[in-house]
Amino acid sequence: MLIGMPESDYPDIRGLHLFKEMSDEHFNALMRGSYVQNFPPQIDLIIEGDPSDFLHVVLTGSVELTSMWNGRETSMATVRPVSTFILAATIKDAPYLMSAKTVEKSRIALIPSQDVRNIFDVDHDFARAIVTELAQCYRSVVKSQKDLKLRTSLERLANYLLRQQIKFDGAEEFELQLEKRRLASFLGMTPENLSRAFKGLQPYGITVNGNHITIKDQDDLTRFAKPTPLIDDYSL
Amino acid sequence: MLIGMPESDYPDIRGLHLFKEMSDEHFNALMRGSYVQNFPPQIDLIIEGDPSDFLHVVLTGSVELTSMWNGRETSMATVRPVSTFILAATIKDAPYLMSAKTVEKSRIALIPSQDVRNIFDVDHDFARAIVTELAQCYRSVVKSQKDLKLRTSLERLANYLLRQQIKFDGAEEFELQLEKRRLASFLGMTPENLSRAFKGLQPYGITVNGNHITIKDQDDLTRFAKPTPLIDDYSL
DNA sequence: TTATATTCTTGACATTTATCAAGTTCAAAA
DNA sequence: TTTTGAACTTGATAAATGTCAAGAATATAA
Repeated sequence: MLIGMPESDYPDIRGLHLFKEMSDEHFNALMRGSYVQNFPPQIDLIIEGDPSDFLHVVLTGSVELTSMWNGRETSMATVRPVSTFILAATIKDAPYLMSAKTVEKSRIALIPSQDVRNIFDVDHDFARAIVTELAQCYRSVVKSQKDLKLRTSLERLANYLLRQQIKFDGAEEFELQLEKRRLASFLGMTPENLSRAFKGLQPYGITVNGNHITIKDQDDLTRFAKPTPLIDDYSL
Repeated sequence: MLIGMPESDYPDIRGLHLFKEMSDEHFNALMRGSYVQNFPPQIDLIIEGDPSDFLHVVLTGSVELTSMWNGRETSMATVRPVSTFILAATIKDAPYLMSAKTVEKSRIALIPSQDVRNIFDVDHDFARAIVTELAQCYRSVVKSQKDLKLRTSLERLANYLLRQQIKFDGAEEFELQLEKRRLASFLGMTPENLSRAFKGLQPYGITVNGNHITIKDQDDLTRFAKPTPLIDDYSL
Protein backbone atom coordinates (compact mmCIF):
# COMPACT_ATOMS: atom_id res chain seq x y z
CA MET A 1 0.00 0.00 0.00
CA LEU A 2 1.03 3.57 -0.63
CA ILE A 3 1.73 6.17 2.00
CA GLY A 4 2.02 9.92 1.55
CA MET A 5 5.52 11.38 1.37
CA PRO A 6 6.90 11.98 4.90
CA GLU A 7 8.42 15.43 5.26
CA SER A 8 11.68 13.82 6.34
CA ASP A 9 12.18 12.76 2.73
CA TYR A 10 11.71 16.28 1.35
CA PRO A 11 15.33 17.44 1.73
CA ASP A 12 16.80 14.54 -0.27
CA ILE A 13 14.51 15.21 -3.19
CA ARG A 14 14.86 18.97 -2.88
CA GLY A 15 18.61 18.49 -3.17
CA LEU A 16 18.35 17.17 -6.73
CA HIS A 17 19.20 19.63 -9.50
CA LEU A 18 15.73 18.99 -10.87
CA PHE A 19 13.97 20.35 -7.79
CA LYS A 20 16.54 22.72 -6.35
CA GLU A 21 15.53 25.98 -7.98
CA MET A 22 11.74 25.75 -8.00
CA SER A 23 9.58 27.73 -5.58
CA ASP A 24 8.72 26.28 -2.17
CA GLU A 25 5.09 26.55 -3.01
CA HIS A 26 5.38 24.43 -6.13
CA PHE A 27 7.77 21.97 -4.54
CA ASN A 28 5.40 21.40 -1.65
CA ALA A 29 2.49 21.01 -4.04
CA LEU A 30 4.43 18.30 -5.89
CA MET A 31 5.33 16.54 -2.65
CA ARG A 32 1.77 16.59 -1.30
CA GLY A 33 0.58 14.47 -4.20
CA SER A 34 3.51 12.06 -3.98
CA TYR A 35 4.10 8.76 -2.28
CA VAL A 36 7.01 6.85 -0.85
CA GLN A 37 7.31 3.12 -0.70
CA ASN A 38 9.89 0.60 0.48
CA PHE A 39 10.46 -2.29 -1.89
CA PRO A 40 12.28 -5.60 -1.35
CA PRO A 41 14.91 -6.71 -3.89
CA GLN A 42 13.91 -7.98 -7.34
CA ILE A 43 10.57 -6.17 -7.45
CA ASP A 44 9.28 -4.93 -10.79
CA LEU A 45 8.51 -1.24 -10.45
CA ILE A 46 7.73 -0.64 -14.10
CA ILE A 47 7.20 -2.79 -17.16
CA GLU A 48 8.21 -1.27 -20.49
CA GLY A 49 5.17 -0.26 -22.47
CA ASP A 50 3.19 0.77 -19.38
CA PRO A 51 1.75 4.30 -19.31
CA SER A 52 4.03 6.65 -17.41
CA ASP A 53 1.93 7.57 -14.39
CA PHE A 54 4.74 8.49 -12.04
CA LEU A 55 8.13 10.12 -12.07
CA HIS A 56 10.28 7.89 -9.85
CA VAL A 57 13.00 8.96 -7.44
CA VAL A 58 15.43 6.46 -5.91
CA LEU A 59 16.00 7.54 -2.29
CA THR A 60 17.95 4.49 -1.11
CA GLY A 61 18.99 1.17 -2.66
CA SER A 62 19.33 0.80 -6.43
CA VAL A 63 17.19 0.19 -9.47
CA GLU A 64 18.10 -1.50 -12.74
CA LEU A 65 16.60 -0.33 -16.00
CA THR A 66 16.28 -3.07 -18.60
CA SER A 67 14.70 -3.66 -21.97
CA MET A 68 13.46 -6.81 -23.61
CA TRP A 69 12.83 -7.90 -27.18
CA ASN A 70 12.05 -11.26 -28.64
CA GLY A 71 13.00 -13.12 -25.46
CA ARG A 72 16.31 -11.27 -25.07
CA GLU A 73 17.00 -8.82 -22.27
CA THR A 74 19.60 -6.12 -21.83
CA SER A 75 20.57 -3.86 -18.96
CA MET A 76 20.35 -0.20 -19.98
CA ALA A 77 21.37 1.54 -16.75
CA THR A 78 21.51 1.26 -12.98
CA VAL A 79 20.03 4.14 -11.01
CA ARG A 80 21.49 5.01 -7.60
CA PRO A 81 20.39 7.48 -4.91
CA VAL A 82 19.43 10.20 -5.17
CA SER A 83 18.20 10.41 -8.75
CA THR A 84 15.10 10.28 -10.85
CA PHE A 85 14.33 7.98 -13.71
CA ILE A 86 12.02 7.96 -16.73
CA LEU A 87 11.69 11.74 -16.85
CA ALA A 88 11.24 11.77 -20.62
CA ALA A 89 8.25 9.42 -20.56
CA THR A 90 6.69 11.53 -17.81
CA ILE A 91 7.11 14.72 -19.81
CA LYS A 92 5.86 13.27 -23.07
CA ASP A 93 3.06 11.33 -21.38
CA ALA A 94 4.28 8.38 -23.43
CA PRO A 95 4.82 4.71 -22.51
CA TYR A 96 7.98 3.69 -20.68
CA LEU A 97 10.72 2.41 -22.98
CA MET A 98 12.45 0.46 -20.21
CA SER A 99 11.44 -1.73 -17.32
CA ALA A 100 12.63 -0.95 -13.81
CA LYS A 101 13.38 -3.45 -11.08
CA THR A 102 14.85 -3.03 -7.61
CA VAL A 103 18.28 -4.64 -7.30
CA GLU A 104 18.34 -4.42 -3.52
CA LYS A 105 15.94 -3.21 -0.83
CA SER A 106 15.03 0.28 -2.02
CA ARG A 107 13.06 3.31 -0.99
CA ILE A 108 11.33 4.92 -3.96
CA ALA A 109 9.36 8.16 -4.22
CA LEU A 110 6.55 8.34 -6.75
CA ILE A 111 5.53 11.74 -8.09
CA PRO A 112 2.40 11.76 -10.26
CA SER A 113 3.39 12.58 -13.85
CA GLN A 114 0.38 14.84 -14.29
CA ASP A 115 1.53 16.97 -11.34
CA VAL A 116 5.01 17.25 -12.85
CA ARG A 117 3.52 18.45 -16.14
CA ASN A 118 1.22 20.90 -14.34
CA ILE A 119 3.97 22.46 -12.26
CA PHE A 120 6.21 22.57 -15.32
CA ASP A 121 3.64 24.88 -16.91
CA VAL A 122 3.66 27.40 -14.08
CA ASP A 123 7.22 27.29 -12.70
CA HIS A 124 9.86 28.52 -15.09
CA ASP A 125 12.77 27.51 -12.87
CA PHE A 126 11.44 23.98 -12.79
CA ALA A 127 11.03 24.04 -16.57
CA ARG A 128 14.63 25.17 -16.96
CA ALA A 129 15.82 22.40 -14.65
CA ILE A 130 13.88 19.80 -16.64
CA VAL A 131 15.46 21.02 -19.87
CA THR A 132 18.94 20.77 -18.39
CA GLU A 133 18.24 17.31 -17.03
CA LEU A 134 16.81 16.05 -20.33
CA ALA A 135 19.71 17.46 -22.29
CA GLN A 136 22.05 15.68 -19.88
CA CYS A 137 20.16 12.38 -20.25
CA TYR A 138 20.17 12.69 -24.02
CA ARG A 139 23.88 13.34 -24.17
CA SER A 140 24.56 10.41 -21.85
CA VAL A 141 22.76 8.00 -24.15
CA VAL A 142 24.58 9.41 -27.17
CA LYS A 143 27.89 8.79 -25.40
CA SER A 144 26.81 5.30 -24.53
CA GLN A 145 25.82 4.75 -28.15
CA LYS A 146 29.26 5.85 -29.30
CA ASP A 147 30.83 3.52 -26.75
CA LEU A 148 28.83 0.61 -28.17
CA LYS A 149 29.38 1.33 -31.84
CA LEU A 150 33.01 2.42 -31.80
CA ARG A 151 34.60 0.09 -29.25
CA THR A 152 35.11 -3.64 -28.83
CA SER A 153 33.88 -5.27 -25.65
CA LEU A 154 37.42 -5.33 -24.25
CA GLU A 155 37.74 -1.59 -24.87
CA ARG A 156 34.36 -0.91 -23.31
CA LEU A 157 35.35 -2.81 -20.19
CA ALA A 158 38.70 -1.04 -19.96
CA ASN A 159 37.03 2.36 -20.20
CA TYR A 160 34.32 1.35 -17.77
CA LEU A 161 36.97 0.46 -15.21
CA LEU A 162 38.74 3.78 -15.73
CA ARG A 163 35.44 5.64 -15.25
CA GLN A 164 34.79 3.71 -12.06
CA GLN A 165 38.28 4.50 -10.85
CA ILE A 166 37.60 8.22 -11.34
CA LYS A 167 34.38 7.84 -9.33
CA PHE A 168 36.50 6.46 -6.50
CA ASP A 169 38.86 9.45 -6.66
CA GLY A 170 41.46 7.58 -8.64
CA ALA A 171 41.93 4.84 -6.04
CA GLU A 172 44.14 1.97 -7.16
CA GLU A 173 41.64 -0.53 -5.76
CA PHE A 174 37.87 -0.45 -5.62
CA GLU A 175 34.77 -2.63 -5.60
CA LEU A 176 32.56 -3.16 -8.63
CA GLN A 177 29.19 -1.59 -7.97
CA LEU A 178 27.37 -4.07 -10.20
CA GLU A 179 27.09 -7.82 -10.21
CA LYS A 180 29.22 -9.13 -13.06
CA ARG A 181 26.28 -10.51 -15.00
CA ARG A 182 24.61 -7.09 -14.85
CA LEU A 183 27.84 -5.37 -15.84
CA ALA A 184 28.17 -7.76 -18.77
CA SER A 185 24.68 -6.97 -19.97
CA PHE A 186 25.21 -3.24 -19.47
CA LEU A 187 28.39 -3.40 -21.54
CA GLY A 188 26.59 -5.39 -24.22
CA MET A 189 28.22 -8.78 -23.78
CA THR A 190 27.63 -12.17 -22.19
CA PRO A 191 28.87 -13.06 -18.68
CA GLU A 192 31.26 -15.58 -20.25
CA ASN A 193 32.69 -12.92 -22.49
CA LEU A 194 33.10 -10.53 -19.55
CA SER A 195 34.99 -13.20 -17.62
CA ARG A 196 37.39 -13.55 -20.52
CA ALA A 197 37.60 -9.81 -21.01
CA PHE A 198 38.86 -9.39 -17.45
CA LYS A 199 41.58 -11.89 -18.27
CA GLY A 200 42.31 -10.01 -21.45
CA LEU A 201 43.04 -6.91 -19.37
CA GLN A 202 45.54 -8.68 -17.10
CA PRO A 203 48.43 -7.71 -19.40
CA TYR A 204 47.46 -4.09 -18.73
CA GLY A 205 47.71 -4.52 -14.97
CA ILE A 206 44.11 -5.36 -14.03
CA THR A 207 43.57 -7.84 -11.20
CA VAL A 208 40.12 -9.12 -10.28
CA ASN A 209 39.19 -10.88 -7.07
CA GLY A 210 35.44 -11.29 -6.77
CA ASN A 211 34.18 -7.72 -6.96
CA HIS A 212 37.52 -6.27 -5.97
CA ILE A 213 39.39 -4.56 -8.80
CA THR A 214 43.03 -3.53 -8.72
CA ILE A 215 44.50 -1.28 -11.38
CA LYS A 216 48.25 -1.65 -11.00
CA ASP A 217 49.34 0.83 -13.65
CA GLN A 218 46.74 3.39 -14.62
CA ASP A 219 48.83 4.77 -17.48
CA ASP A 220 49.20 1.32 -18.97
CA LEU A 221 45.45 0.74 -18.96
CA THR A 222 44.80 4.24 -20.26
CA ARG A 223 47.12 3.70 -23.19
CA PHE A 224 45.01 0.71 -24.15
CA ALA A 225 41.57 2.17 -23.33
CA LYS A 226 42.12 5.59 -24.92
CA PRO A 227 39.31 7.29 -23.00
CA THR A 228 37.91 10.54 -24.36
CA PRO A 229 35.73 13.14 -22.63
CA LEU A 230 33.35 12.96 -25.62
CA ILE A 231 32.43 9.42 -24.59
CA ASP A 232 33.58 8.90 -21.04
CA ASP A 233 32.99 12.17 -19.21
CA TYR A 234 29.40 11.93 -18.08
CA SER A 235 29.47 15.42 -16.59
CA LEU A 236 30.08 16.99 -19.98
CA MET B 1 30.77 34.25 -46.03
CA LEU B 2 27.64 34.52 -43.92
CA ILE B 3 24.48 36.33 -44.88
CA GLY B 4 21.56 37.28 -42.65
CA MET B 5 18.47 35.12 -42.79
CA PRO B 6 16.20 36.15 -45.68
CA GLU B 7 12.57 36.50 -44.63
CA SER B 8 11.61 33.96 -47.26
CA ASP B 9 13.16 31.29 -45.03
CA TYR B 10 11.16 32.28 -41.96
CA PRO B 11 8.05 30.15 -42.71
CA ASP B 12 9.97 26.88 -43.02
CA ILE B 13 11.63 27.37 -39.67
CA ARG B 14 8.47 28.70 -38.07
CA GLY B 15 6.77 25.49 -39.17
CA LEU B 16 8.94 23.34 -36.90
CA HIS B 17 7.36 22.20 -33.65
CA LEU B 18 10.24 23.86 -31.89
CA PHE B 19 9.35 27.35 -33.16
CA LYS B 20 5.63 27.05 -33.83
CA GLU B 21 4.18 28.20 -30.53
CA MET B 22 6.57 30.99 -29.56
CA SER B 23 5.62 34.67 -29.83
CA ASP B 24 6.23 36.54 -33.09
CA GLU B 25 8.39 38.98 -31.24
CA HIS B 26 10.72 36.32 -29.90
CA PHE B 27 10.77 34.38 -33.15
CA ASN B 28 11.74 37.48 -35.09
CA ALA B 29 14.41 38.30 -32.53
CA LEU B 30 15.87 34.83 -33.02
CA MET B 31 15.78 35.16 -36.80
CA ARG B 32 17.40 38.58 -36.84
CA GLY B 33 20.53 37.18 -35.24
CA SER B 34 20.64 34.15 -37.53
CA TYR B 35 22.34 33.31 -40.79
CA VAL B 36 21.69 31.10 -43.75
CA GLN B 37 24.32 29.52 -45.89
CA ASN B 38 24.40 27.20 -48.90
CA PHE B 39 26.96 24.43 -48.67
CA PRO B 40 28.28 22.07 -51.34
CA PRO B 41 28.34 18.31 -50.61
CA GLN B 42 30.89 16.79 -48.21
CA ILE B 43 31.46 19.97 -46.22
CA ASP B 44 32.22 19.69 -42.52
CA LEU B 45 29.76 21.87 -40.66
CA ILE B 46 30.79 20.78 -37.21
CA ILE B 47 33.61 18.77 -35.71
CA GLU B 48 32.82 16.84 -32.54
CA GLY B 49 34.37 18.51 -29.53
CA ASP B 50 33.85 22.02 -30.90
CA PRO B 51 31.98 24.52 -28.72
CA SER B 52 28.31 24.67 -29.69
CA ASP B 53 27.96 28.19 -31.01
CA PHE B 54 24.95 27.62 -33.25
CA LEU B 55 21.77 25.65 -33.35
CA HIS B 56 21.59 24.31 -36.92
CA VAL B 57 18.50 23.90 -39.08
CA VAL B 58 18.57 21.89 -42.31
CA LEU B 59 16.38 23.76 -44.81
CA THR B 60 17.23 21.71 -47.90
CA GLY B 61 19.62 18.84 -48.67
CA SER B 62 20.77 16.47 -45.94
CA VAL B 63 23.35 16.28 -43.19
CA GLU B 64 25.04 13.25 -41.71
CA LEU B 65 25.97 13.14 -38.04
CA THR B 66 28.99 10.99 -37.29
CA SER B 67 31.32 10.20 -34.42
CA MET B 68 34.91 9.08 -34.37
CA TRP B 69 37.12 7.28 -31.91
CA ASN B 70 40.56 5.82 -32.27
CA GLY B 71 40.52 6.06 -36.05
CA ARG B 72 37.09 4.45 -36.36
CA GLU B 73 34.01 6.32 -37.51
CA THR B 74 30.31 5.61 -37.23
CA SER B 75 27.20 7.23 -38.65
CA MET B 76 24.84 8.27 -35.86
CA ALA B 77 21.99 9.83 -37.84
CA THR B 78 21.05 11.59 -41.05
CA VAL B 79 19.13 14.84 -40.72
CA ARG B 80 16.64 15.83 -43.41
CA PRO B 81 14.63 19.03 -43.98
CA VAL B 82 13.19 20.64 -42.08
CA SER B 83 14.74 19.81 -38.76
CA THR B 84 17.25 21.03 -36.23
CA PHE B 85 20.29 19.26 -34.92
CA ILE B 86 22.49 19.43 -31.83
CA LEU B 87 19.84 21.08 -29.69
CA ALA B 88 21.14 19.46 -26.50
CA ALA B 89 24.65 20.87 -26.93
CA THR B 90 23.17 24.30 -27.58
CA ILE B 91 21.05 24.14 -24.45
CA LYS B 92 23.83 22.85 -22.21
CA ASP B 93 26.43 25.11 -23.78
CA ALA B 94 28.57 21.99 -24.01
CA PRO B 95 30.81 20.67 -26.80
CA TYR B 96 29.23 18.82 -29.73
CA LEU B 97 29.29 15.04 -29.32
CA MET B 98 28.98 14.42 -33.06
CA SER B 99 30.42 15.86 -36.24
CA ALA B 100 28.10 17.09 -39.00
CA LYS B 101 28.80 16.98 -42.70
CA THR B 102 26.63 17.81 -45.71
CA VAL B 103 25.79 14.74 -47.79
CA GLU B 104 24.49 16.74 -50.72
CA LYS B 105 24.18 20.45 -51.56
CA SER B 106 22.39 21.85 -48.53
CA ARG B 107 20.93 25.05 -47.21
CA ILE B 108 21.55 25.45 -43.49
CA ALA B 109 20.28 28.04 -41.02
CA LEU B 110 22.51 28.94 -38.08
CA ILE B 111 20.89 30.33 -34.97
CA PRO B 112 23.31 31.59 -32.30
CA SER B 113 23.12 29.28 -29.27
CA GLN B 114 23.26 32.21 -26.88
CA ASP B 115 20.13 33.68 -28.48
CA VAL B 116 18.33 30.35 -28.12
CA ARG B 117 19.22 30.23 -24.44
CA ASN B 118 18.16 33.85 -23.94
CA ILE B 119 14.78 33.45 -25.60
CA PHE B 120 14.29 30.19 -23.74
CA ASP B 121 14.47 32.21 -20.51
CA VAL B 122 11.72 34.64 -21.47
CA ASP B 123 9.35 32.60 -23.67
CA HIS B 124 7.57 29.81 -21.86
CA ASP B 125 6.03 28.35 -25.01
CA PHE B 126 9.47 28.07 -26.52
CA ALA B 127 10.75 26.44 -23.34
CA ARG B 128 7.92 23.91 -23.47
CA ALA B 129 8.68 23.13 -27.10
CA ILE B 130 12.35 22.59 -26.30
CA VAL B 131 11.44 20.18 -23.52
CA THR B 132 9.19 18.20 -25.84
CA GLU B 133 11.85 18.11 -28.53
CA LEU B 134 14.59 17.02 -26.13
CA ALA B 135 12.39 14.31 -24.63
CA GLN B 136 11.71 13.09 -28.17
CA CYS B 137 15.42 13.08 -29.05
CA TYR B 138 16.26 11.23 -25.87
CA ARG B 139 13.66 8.57 -26.48
CA SER B 140 14.84 8.14 -30.05
CA VAL B 141 18.37 7.39 -28.93
CA VAL B 142 17.12 4.98 -26.29
CA LYS B 143 15.16 3.12 -28.99
CA SER B 144 18.21 3.07 -31.19
CA GLN B 145 20.25 1.72 -28.28
CA LYS B 146 17.73 -1.08 -27.77
CA ASP B 147 17.87 -1.85 -31.48
CA LEU B 148 21.66 -2.16 -31.28
CA LYS B 149 21.84 -4.23 -28.11
CA LEU B 150 18.91 -6.56 -28.62
CA ARG B 151 19.04 -7.33 -32.33
CA THR B 152 21.48 -8.93 -34.74
CA SER B 153 22.52 -6.96 -37.81
CA LEU B 154 20.09 -8.96 -39.97
CA GLU B 155 17.22 -8.10 -37.63
CA ARG B 156 18.22 -4.45 -37.56
CA LEU B 157 18.21 -4.29 -41.35
CA ALA B 158 14.83 -6.05 -41.57
CA ASN B 159 13.28 -3.61 -39.12
CA TYR B 160 14.92 -0.64 -40.82
CA LEU B 161 13.33 -1.70 -44.11
CA LEU B 162 9.92 -2.05 -42.46
CA ARG B 163 10.26 1.43 -40.94
CA GLN B 164 11.21 2.86 -44.33
CA GLN B 165 8.24 1.13 -45.88
CA ILE B 166 5.93 2.81 -43.37
CA LYS B 167 7.52 6.16 -44.25
CA PHE B 168 6.53 5.49 -47.85
CA ASP B 169 2.93 4.76 -46.86
CA GLY B 170 3.42 1.02 -46.98
CA ALA B 171 4.48 0.97 -50.63
CA GLU B 172 5.73 -2.38 -51.85
CA GLU B 173 8.68 -0.71 -53.57
CA PHE B 174 10.75 2.27 -52.55
CA GLU B 175 14.19 3.82 -52.81
CA LEU B 176 16.76 3.72 -50.01
CA GLN B 177 17.32 7.24 -48.73
CA LEU B 178 20.92 6.51 -47.74
CA GLU B 179 23.94 5.29 -49.59
CA LYS B 180 24.53 1.69 -48.60
CA ARG B 181 27.85 2.38 -46.91
CA ARG B 182 26.15 5.03 -44.76
CA LEU B 183 23.27 2.72 -44.01
CA ALA B 184 25.72 0.02 -42.99
CA SER B 185 27.49 2.37 -40.61
CA PHE B 186 24.19 3.65 -39.24
CA LEU B 187 23.06 0.08 -38.56
CA GLY B 188 26.40 -0.70 -36.92
CA MET B 189 27.93 -3.00 -39.50
CA THR B 190 30.41 -3.03 -42.38
CA PRO B 191 29.33 -2.48 -46.01
CA GLU B 192 30.33 -6.09 -46.76
CA ASN B 193 28.12 -7.34 -43.99
CA LEU B 194 25.20 -5.21 -45.21
CA SER B 195 25.60 -6.64 -48.68
CA ARG B 196 25.31 -10.13 -47.24
CA ALA B 197 22.46 -9.13 -44.96
CA PHE B 198 20.40 -8.05 -47.97
CA LYS B 199 20.97 -11.52 -49.40
CA GLY B 200 20.03 -13.02 -46.07
CA LEU B 201 16.65 -11.32 -46.33
CA GLN B 202 15.90 -12.71 -49.78
CA PRO B 203 14.14 -15.76 -48.27
CA TYR B 204 11.76 -13.27 -46.65
CA GLY B 205 10.85 -11.67 -49.95
CA ILE B 206 13.30 -8.76 -50.14
CA THR B 207 14.70 -7.82 -53.54
CA VAL B 208 17.41 -5.19 -53.96
CA ASN B 209 18.37 -3.49 -57.18
CA GLY B 210 20.76 -0.62 -56.56
CA ASN B 211 18.82 1.61 -54.19
CA HIS B 212 15.49 0.14 -55.18
CA ILE B 213 13.91 -2.13 -52.56
CA THR B 214 10.99 -4.46 -53.13
CA ILE B 215 9.19 -6.12 -50.25
CA LYS B 216 7.20 -8.92 -51.82
CA ASP B 217 5.45 -10.19 -48.72
CA GLN B 218 5.27 -7.72 -45.86
CA ASP B 219 3.83 -10.28 -43.43
CA ASP B 220 6.68 -12.66 -44.12
CA LEU B 221 9.29 -10.01 -43.36
CA THR B 222 7.35 -8.85 -40.32
CA ARG B 223 7.29 -12.35 -38.90
CA PHE B 224 11.06 -12.38 -39.08
CA ALA B 225 11.69 -8.76 -38.01
CA LYS B 226 9.23 -8.71 -35.10
CA PRO B 227 9.00 -4.91 -34.97
CA THR B 228 7.72 -3.31 -31.78
CA PRO B 229 6.51 0.25 -31.18
CA LEU B 230 8.88 0.43 -28.20
CA ILE B 231 11.82 0.31 -30.61
CA ASP B 232 10.52 1.09 -34.07
CA ASP B 233 7.85 3.73 -33.65
CA TYR B 234 9.78 6.98 -33.66
CA SER B 235 6.64 9.05 -33.07
CA LEU B 236 6.10 7.40 -29.69
C1' DT C 1 31.45 9.75 -75.10
C1' DT C 2 35.50 7.89 -72.69
C1' DA C 3 38.24 7.87 -68.64
C1' DT C 4 38.52 7.78 -63.84
C1' DA C 5 37.14 7.16 -59.35
C1' DT C 6 34.04 5.37 -56.11
C1' DT C 7 30.84 2.28 -54.40
C1' DC C 8 29.19 -2.14 -54.16
C1' DT C 9 29.68 -7.10 -54.19
C1' DT C 10 31.87 -11.51 -53.59
C1' DG C 11 35.05 -14.97 -51.83
C1' DA C 12 38.49 -16.46 -48.55
C1' DC C 13 39.82 -15.98 -44.17
C1' DA C 14 40.49 -14.02 -39.34
C1' DT C 15 38.56 -12.28 -35.30
C1' DT C 16 35.15 -11.46 -32.12
C1' DT C 17 31.43 -12.88 -29.66
C1' DA C 18 27.85 -16.20 -28.32
C1' DT C 19 26.35 -20.76 -26.92
C1' DC C 20 26.53 -24.97 -24.49
C1' DA C 21 28.13 -27.86 -20.94
C1' DA C 22 30.72 -28.70 -17.28
C1' DG C 23 32.91 -27.50 -12.96
C1' DT C 24 33.94 -24.08 -9.20
C1' DT C 25 33.17 -20.51 -6.07
C1' DC C 26 30.34 -17.92 -3.34
C1' DA C 27 26.42 -16.71 -0.63
C1' DA C 28 21.98 -17.31 1.34
C1' DA C 29 18.93 -20.40 3.86
C1' DA C 30 17.83 -24.44 6.55
C1' DT D 1 27.17 -25.84 10.35
C1' DT D 2 25.44 -28.04 6.28
C1' DT D 3 22.71 -27.56 2.34
C1' DT D 4 21.17 -25.51 -1.61
C1' DG D 5 21.08 -22.46 -5.31
C1' DA D 6 22.91 -18.87 -7.89
C1' DA D 7 26.76 -16.62 -9.91
C1' DC D 8 30.98 -17.09 -11.94
C1' DT D 9 34.60 -19.40 -14.62
C1' DT D 10 36.53 -22.41 -18.07
C1' DG D 11 36.85 -25.18 -22.22
C1' DA D 12 35.03 -26.64 -26.57
C1' DT D 13 32.48 -25.28 -30.28
C1' DA D 14 29.43 -22.51 -33.26
C1' DA D 15 27.75 -18.33 -35.10
C1' DA D 16 28.19 -13.60 -36.26
C1' DT D 17 30.83 -10.08 -37.86
C1' DG D 18 35.05 -7.92 -39.61
C1' DT D 19 39.11 -7.72 -42.78
C1' DC D 20 41.43 -8.11 -46.99
C1' DA D 21 41.67 -8.50 -51.84
C1' DA D 22 39.75 -8.56 -56.19
C1' DG D 23 36.32 -7.80 -59.57
C1' DA D 24 31.75 -5.69 -61.09
C1' DA D 25 28.74 -2.00 -61.22
C1' DT D 26 27.87 2.69 -60.88
C1' DA D 27 28.61 7.43 -60.87
C1' DT D 28 31.47 11.46 -61.86
C1' DA D 29 34.62 14.18 -64.53
C1' DA D 30 37.22 15.11 -68.54
